[in-house]
Amino acid sequence: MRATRFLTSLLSKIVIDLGYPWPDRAQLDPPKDKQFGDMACNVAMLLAKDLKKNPRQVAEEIRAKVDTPYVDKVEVAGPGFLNFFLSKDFWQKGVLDILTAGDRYGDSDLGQGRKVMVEYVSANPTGPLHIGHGRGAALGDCLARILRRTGHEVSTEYYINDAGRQMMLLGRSIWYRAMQSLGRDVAEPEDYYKGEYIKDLAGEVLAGDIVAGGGAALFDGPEQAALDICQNHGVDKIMAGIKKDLADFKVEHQVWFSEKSLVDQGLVERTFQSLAARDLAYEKDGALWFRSTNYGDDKDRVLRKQNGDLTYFASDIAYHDDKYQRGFDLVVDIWGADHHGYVSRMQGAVKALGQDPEENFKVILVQLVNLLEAGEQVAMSTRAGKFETLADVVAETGADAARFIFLSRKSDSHLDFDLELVKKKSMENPVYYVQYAHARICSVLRKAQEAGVVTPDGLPSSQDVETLALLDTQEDLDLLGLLDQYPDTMEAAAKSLSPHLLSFYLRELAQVLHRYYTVNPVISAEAGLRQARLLLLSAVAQTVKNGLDALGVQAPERM
RNA sequence: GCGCCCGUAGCUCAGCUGGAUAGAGCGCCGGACUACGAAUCCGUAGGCCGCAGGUUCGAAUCCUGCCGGGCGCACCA
Repeated sequence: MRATRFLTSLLSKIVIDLGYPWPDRAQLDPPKDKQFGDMACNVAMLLAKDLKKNPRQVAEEIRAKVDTPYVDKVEVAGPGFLNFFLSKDFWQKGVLDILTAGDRYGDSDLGQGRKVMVEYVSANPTGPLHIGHGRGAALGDCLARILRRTGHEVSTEYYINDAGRQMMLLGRSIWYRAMQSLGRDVAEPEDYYKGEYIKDLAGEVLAGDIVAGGGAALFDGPEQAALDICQNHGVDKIMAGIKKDLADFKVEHQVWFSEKSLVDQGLVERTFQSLAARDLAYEKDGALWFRSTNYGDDKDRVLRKQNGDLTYFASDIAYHDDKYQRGFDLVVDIWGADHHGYVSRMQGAVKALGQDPEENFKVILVQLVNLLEAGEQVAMSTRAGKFETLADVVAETGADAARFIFLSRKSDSHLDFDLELVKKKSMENPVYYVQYAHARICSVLRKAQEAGVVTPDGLPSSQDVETLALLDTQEDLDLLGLLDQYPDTMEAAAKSLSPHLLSFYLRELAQVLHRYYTVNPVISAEAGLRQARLLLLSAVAQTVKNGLDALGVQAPERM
């Protein structure tokens, strides 16, 4: 970060002084091959294209102007890259920056207070969360953490679909099971939830003292009353379960937004009127339609059905209207990939609400999770498997391991979740690899303390800082360079809404640390060097801790 | 049929606002503990980046067309 920022400001000044513009696409990257220096820049090639000049010649012009003690050498290489070799003390200073920033190392003001809402999970309260919801949960929670750390004002929300047909079906399903267990002869409902938990809910309604208004007698009275009580009990109980499952998974939602409340407050009607006023909604065949063909959809979509019921789409538009009314600059929705057909429709709706779907709206589709056990596929929907639910998976693997796996793939690729592997506490499991790096450093610091060595705690003294100059081996510089990239990674993750970048970064940092550890003795080193290495290790531990925290994963001090 | 996503090492996947010789983990094989934690480290092998064109100084990355896999195409949510 310091390297990126330092060189960007240095170069942009030079380029502008030369009378050239600084292209947006200009990049400063650490090259994969060390022979190309610490940082490489492509600006000369970009300028050459527009200027119709030789890229190497442009690079040479820029190179001649670089004059700073932090740059040992600049080379023009290949088709016109500028390769920078930074001085050792530039990197060494990074340790001080990290220890000074502490828990806030890597944070930035990238978002400049932009208000962002992340809506995620939002599963219908018709049954317990399954493993697929877990992936969306981990992703949304992590995204919120990343965005907060990068200067966004974030609110997280769960949209509860507690109105409409699915809820009636839930009530009907419970009612049916209750009637069955009373030995009443009733026809099987057309479409109903068949899970075992429905029978449990029915049992609770029948056991009169558990549910207000419940009891066997309820089913002798008017059917509608019984259905209502079944439905209400089902929703309450299932939502309570969902909240508990998410809490156990360390996933937080700040707001639980009820669809029913939206309808009750007349917000859906208000949105209808607003759309109709602009001829974006119209009546036809006894239904109310949204003119989604205006926005590239194949056909217009129904908002209010012939029978007067609202469609899911209708309340969803109103919900998004409400989100923007509440002042969010960016609305992020995390959906299961099976809803992808819905994206363009919703983008159209967002546009109809007067927003820019490119700027203010972002849908992240998370692909389905393949649940495996020791390489064997576990059929989730059919079999009433032991690990079908999120709660079971978390109980079995722990929240940290499950979260790390979910966050270690980009969201639009399929994810194999192998229970055996996630349970394993070995190097096959990347979570422990990263956590171990942290625990190991903590252990060294403890050992040093026991040996009477003054360990870094808070800000290093100026004398400590001078010892940093002793960090000059290749392993030292590898570690220093990687630490410097952490804030860049955080920003990249925020910009592209891609938490997996952090997982990969942490894996690599842990790897470089472990390697460092085996070849560089710390406690037994000579006093000055020992101090310098303790400072370096503290900086690594701090960075690992911050990164894991952004993922919502613990950084244990021993394991 | 139309639309979206995905095809990169044996397996699981990074890299995709175009950048230099394509990366990692696991697995395989071979090494390292009387050394701050071996939940670790070091090394070897392993690739027409699905195929074919195009765009240009440069393509795994962008465009087009195919092939293969997944998922959608309701007055369900």
